[in-house]
Amino acid sequence: MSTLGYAILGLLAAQPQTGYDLAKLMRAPIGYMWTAHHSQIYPELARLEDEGMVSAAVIDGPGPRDNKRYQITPAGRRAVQDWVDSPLTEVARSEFMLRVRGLWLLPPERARAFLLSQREWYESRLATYAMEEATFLLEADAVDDPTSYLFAEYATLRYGIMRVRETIAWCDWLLDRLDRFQPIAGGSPAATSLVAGPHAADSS
Amino acid sequence: MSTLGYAILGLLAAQPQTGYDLAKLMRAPIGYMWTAHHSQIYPELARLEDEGMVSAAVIDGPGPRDNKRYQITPAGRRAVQDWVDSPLTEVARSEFMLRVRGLWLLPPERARAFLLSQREWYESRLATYAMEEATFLLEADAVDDPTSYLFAEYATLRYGIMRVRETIAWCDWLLDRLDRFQPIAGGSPAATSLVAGPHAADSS
DNA sequence: TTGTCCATGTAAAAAGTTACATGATTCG
DNA sequence: CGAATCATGTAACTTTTTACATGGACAA
Repeated sequence: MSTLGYAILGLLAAQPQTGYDLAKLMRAPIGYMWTAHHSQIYPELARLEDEGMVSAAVIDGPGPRDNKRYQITPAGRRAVQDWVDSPLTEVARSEFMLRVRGLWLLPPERARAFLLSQREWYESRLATYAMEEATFLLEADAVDDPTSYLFAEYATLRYGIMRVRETIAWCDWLLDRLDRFQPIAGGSPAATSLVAGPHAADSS
Repeated sequence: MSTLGYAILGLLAAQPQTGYDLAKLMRAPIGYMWTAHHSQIYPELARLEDEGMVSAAVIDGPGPRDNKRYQITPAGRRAVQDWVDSPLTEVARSEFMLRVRGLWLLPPERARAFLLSQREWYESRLATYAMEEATFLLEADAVDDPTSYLFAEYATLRYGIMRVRETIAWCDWLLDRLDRFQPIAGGSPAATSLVAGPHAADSS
């Protein structure tokens, strides 16, 4: 079974969904930690049905084809449960950090501009998260119950918020380091000394 | 050009490498933000050579085939430079958070055990990072120069450290929430009240 | 002499992205 | 009446993973 299969089962464990619904959920909010296009979801649902992990009920709806509501089966539920806490070793993939690793190749102004644009993007993501968090606080009871899916959803949201906040702080740290460095044959020392302050307590 | 292509060019920009060397680097330390198997690297190097991004020099070495040292070309250098600060929108993929989203399906003890095992893994990763950081502090001068590749490498390392630290803190936060919740028909209240303390200031 | 590291490749399969295709409803 | 949303699928392509394959050097 693929990770995507488990991702789908995890969503269906909370409530029945159509393939279309799942595709939407895979954009947001689950999309902040996993994504999939509908072209990947529909075949996967068919496979999950073959394996008895989900069952489909034809419902009436628009369009040329049957509309189906998928439901998790007891076998499917057992499968996700076993997967959730099975051994995990993550493969990290951050194109952002890959870019950062190449920042030394750019003139510092360009490096600075890049970091600022990324920082801005993370700020807007933080705003999105903040709005989502507000909806959780309305259902405080369920959020506290570890057997409610809201508990788990809220936990991932908090992770996202923390992650974004820290990334912004890291951008600031790096921007500061970028500004701090002055080539020995520096241009106008007066311009910097006005705002200088104590250059002291630096790295580590 | 693929992301992997740029990842390779980024490494070659610092110094010439063999395919084997690149494969090693793609495990650690770059492996903490991007990975690739040698079976992906060798064909990619051939493609980069076709496109004039790298040039290969046959060197003598063991084994049945030619050993080649790859070097970045001026065209290759321009290509990475342009890529580094080109617009970026990351696709998030965290299997860990996908698992967390399914934690509500498990009995709390199992959820707890899972979080603890992950926490432990992140602790060991933190130890690895700490050792790597020590090697940077020996070359303090280059680390401060934004045009040195050590500057960029150190920046990504700091990001990794920050990320892991926060993840550990988040695990603690969630473990605490998990422990805090008591089903109404609770078993032995005396056992918990001994260590209780103020249950007050909770979520948000 | 058995195992690990050096060193480079190919093949096959799985996963993910982008593009093509169909057609109803609903809103401006 | 055109555009967006609902709704489901297939095809082609790219990227990533896993497995197969070869053979020298060197250390336990």
